[in-house]
Amino acid sequence: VADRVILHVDMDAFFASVELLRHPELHGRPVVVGGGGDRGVVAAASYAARAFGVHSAMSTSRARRLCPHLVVVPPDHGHYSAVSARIMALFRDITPLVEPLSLDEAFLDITGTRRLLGAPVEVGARLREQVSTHEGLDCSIGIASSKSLAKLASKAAKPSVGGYDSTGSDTSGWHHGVLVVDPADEERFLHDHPIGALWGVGPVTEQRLAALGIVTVGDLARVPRDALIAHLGAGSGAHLHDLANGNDDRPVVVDSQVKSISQEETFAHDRHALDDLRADVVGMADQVADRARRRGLAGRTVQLKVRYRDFTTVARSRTLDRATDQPDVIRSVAWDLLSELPVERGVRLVGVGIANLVGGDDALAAGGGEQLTFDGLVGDGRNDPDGSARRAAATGAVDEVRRRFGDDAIGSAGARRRRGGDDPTGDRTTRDGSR
DNA sequence: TCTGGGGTCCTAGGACCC
DNA sequence: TCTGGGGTCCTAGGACCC
Repeated sequence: VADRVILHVDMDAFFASVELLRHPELHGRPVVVGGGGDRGVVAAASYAARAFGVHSAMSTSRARRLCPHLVVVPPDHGHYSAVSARIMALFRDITPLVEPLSLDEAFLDITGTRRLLGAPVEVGARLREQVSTHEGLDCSIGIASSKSLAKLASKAAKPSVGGYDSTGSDTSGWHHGVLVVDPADEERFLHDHPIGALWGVGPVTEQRLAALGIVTVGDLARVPRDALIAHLGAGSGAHLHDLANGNDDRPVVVDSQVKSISQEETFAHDRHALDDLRADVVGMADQVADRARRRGLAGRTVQLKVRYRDFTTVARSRTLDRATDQPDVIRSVAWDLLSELPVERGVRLVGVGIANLVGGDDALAAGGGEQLTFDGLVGDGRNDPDGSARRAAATGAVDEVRRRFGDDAIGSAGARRRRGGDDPTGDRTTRDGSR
């Protein structure tokens, strides 16, 4: 773990930049991607829009007030996914150790690449060049000895509204859009940041710590571990103490499994009756089922989320005997859960999801370790830019397991997996915990 | 600051089992 | 009959991220 070299890439204004590529006529104009209605928010803002003070997570209506000529483009997730897949493939040309964090961010472990690719700053510069040449997009890169430091560094390498920041002046390896934090400078680089800059410190924790007089990461590093645990709980207290002291061993994880699939919608106008929600719940359940099946996944827990007019949010869930990817099952469980909630209070948002997923790699395991093979390479960003071949492969594998072992194979495999192989029948009642 | 949509992770309490 | 501690699973809520 010693002396790792971790690179964090973060695309600049990703959604907005992708839209500008598709709509060259918008170049130079203030553009945001996001919901256009009364209740929409900004998902990404172009740099021209940021000059007006517009930023992501801001309501579109406020953004319009700040910038009257704002162009609001509705999001096209499918397109961004396809572009993202191609970019991730470029990253994998550098190293197979790539961990995507979202469509526009990834960690790369480039520890072993020095001999082949040169100094880290060269790797970063080349990566920027590749992304620019192949996709016409800019990104910012931070390189350091851990994930959290690399992430701080990529943020410091970001262009500001007026041009590139010069935050690199007190660190070595500053290169246009690439910031390498020299191990000798890491402590000062880290301790100078406000605590809110740490990955995992949001407004609540920031306030809580500010009340104790803790403002910078340096302040945080000086707080005794036990005191921090007493204030923030065992998990986050210890974690933040480690981060503030530059201890971050978290590895770059290449194949992380999806944990849940959900779909939610904020209504343009609040709903007050169950009947007015039926069509939406059915539609969301069907979409969740569809997305699960495309990926060869099924879920044992059905989740329902409701946000009321006053913004209070409740979640209800029910775990079934067996994993399902059936739209009618998800539908009826979600409806059941919703029926027990007081919708007459005024419902602003409803969400439906599944969790406790089985399938995908588990489906292959359920088939006694047998795997299906495919001609050619499936899942490479070049020959499979939108991931459809990979999905087809996953779905095909699950279908094949079903065909060979019956419809129950997927669900009971999940039950076996969770309980360590002691109950191949998988029959159990879970509604109220009785057996 | 009148607050989207998709996620992940953590905590805490209760049921249940051994 | 009373007491108990550890482990796992489930549910609900909340912080946080992009």
